[in-house]
Amino acid sequence: MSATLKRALGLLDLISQEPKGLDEIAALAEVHKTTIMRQLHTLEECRFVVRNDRGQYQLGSKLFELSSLALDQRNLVAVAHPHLIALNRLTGHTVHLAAFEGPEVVYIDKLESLHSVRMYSRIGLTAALHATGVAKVLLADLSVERRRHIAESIDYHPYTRNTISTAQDFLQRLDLVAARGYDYDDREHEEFVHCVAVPVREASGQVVAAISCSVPVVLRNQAELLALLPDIQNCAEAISKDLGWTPTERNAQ
Amino acid sequence: MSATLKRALGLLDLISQEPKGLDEIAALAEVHKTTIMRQLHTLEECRFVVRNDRGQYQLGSKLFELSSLALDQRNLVAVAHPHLIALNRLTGHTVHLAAFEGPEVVYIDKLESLHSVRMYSRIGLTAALHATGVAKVLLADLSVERRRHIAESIDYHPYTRNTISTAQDFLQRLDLVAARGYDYDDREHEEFVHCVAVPVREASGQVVAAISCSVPVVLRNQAELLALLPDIQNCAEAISKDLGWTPTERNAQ
DNA sequence: TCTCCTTGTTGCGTATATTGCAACTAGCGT
DNA sequence: ACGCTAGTTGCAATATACGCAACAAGGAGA
Repeated sequence: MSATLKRALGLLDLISQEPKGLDEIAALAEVHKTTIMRQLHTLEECRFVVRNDRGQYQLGSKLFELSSLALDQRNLVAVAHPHLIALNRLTGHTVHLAAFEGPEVVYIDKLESLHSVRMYSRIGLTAALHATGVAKVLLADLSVERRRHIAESIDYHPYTRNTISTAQDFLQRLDLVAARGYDYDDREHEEFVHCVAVPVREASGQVVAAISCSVPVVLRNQAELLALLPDIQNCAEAISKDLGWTPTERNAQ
Repeated sequence: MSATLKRALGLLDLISQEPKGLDEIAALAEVHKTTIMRQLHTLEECRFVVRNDRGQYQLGSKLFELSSLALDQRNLVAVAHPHLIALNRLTGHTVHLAAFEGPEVVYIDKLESLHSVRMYSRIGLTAALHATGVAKVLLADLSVERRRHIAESIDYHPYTRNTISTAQDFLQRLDLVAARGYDYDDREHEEFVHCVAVPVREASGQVVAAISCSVPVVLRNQAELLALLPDIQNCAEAISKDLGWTPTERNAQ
């Protein structure tokens, strides 16, 4: 494979947190600065990076352009977005939309809480499979064999005290999610945030995405959060309907 | 420079309009599909592209991630966004934020019209220098020499019957914009849309961005659009203040 | 003003990594 | 079963990216 390309793309990650100068980037990448310079020049030419007023390299506007186009390519986002806005206004809380992206689960849309509390998550980031409601909802729709296979390959990083830590617990949870049609994530990813996630289906009935509503525990207790479940499910059903799903078709597996 | 990298990045443009298969991409890029395949695999590994359910390659979720981070890196967007929301709600019309990105002018934020009418523009796209209000506002702040130099290098593509078509007219317009502090763009870019653009200044008083409000002529005539000017200027001043500009400092040029 | 030090840029030989070919596999529809 | 499309691998040739070392351009400080 293309090692050069891979390293060049990695440069974008290096400057993604904060703008950096040539030498600093070269040091981090552990390659000669000449090489880095030439790649950065190419990236700059293609507008993937720009030099700011201090001469540092930072992410460029081409990324906005491509990101915007990428969103258009998954009509899922376009279809879901207005419904997510409605849910966000209705509940006032952080709303996520996530879907499979190859073997990973990725946030593809997010609406911030109307309260000042903000969560650390962003569109494009991958969601931890064992520690997020959306991932569990998506995985719960897979066959038993694939669930097991995935469960055994997960690194059960303990984000909080409540994070699921074994494949056995994980599979048990997926069964529960599949049975009741939603996941209640009780501070498994962030110490002070719990969340409810439900599936979104396409025409065939297959789960293609998940939406979740995340709330700091100080704002709502478990009962109060679960009281939002009907609203969240209505939202997911509205999206599913827009994707061609008809509610009468029951989930056949 | 890195020709390989450049070509690989070009692949993203090829699939940016719609997902494509390997052969199609190879044909467009005019290189052997083996090469394309290996580069696409690397891009896929880095999540810059994904294969959709039909096996076609399309833009990947890494772009969302980087785009989101890129926005964070320009605090201009973060600072301006809430004000733009307010202006968007106040007027109901499409609002753009644009800034220099090297030699080009790029849209870095956009709020859609609350009416069903939508404009063809997107975050990340470059704005035509001679045919958009934001570009003229930004250019009007440059020195006379640089304006002239730029004016002579422009390809005066005639988007509409009203598009400025000569360097002379263009420079004259920039003088007008500089003198009155805003640009009125009368269907110069799209046949049925006119717009008003005003500058945003940073602490030093230099123009660092421009905001514009675009309206279909059927919704508002010239007088009605210009009636929005105070609101738009208030918005721009609010952003400028947040950037550290103090209105008393007059624009020294 | 001079010097030092940081930061970015260029020329060039070498060696590696990318390229293109050709042959092969896999899946699909007729 | 057959051909057709779409993607994958091995390999040799050579184009290309790499690192070095030396050079330019500011800025800081004395």
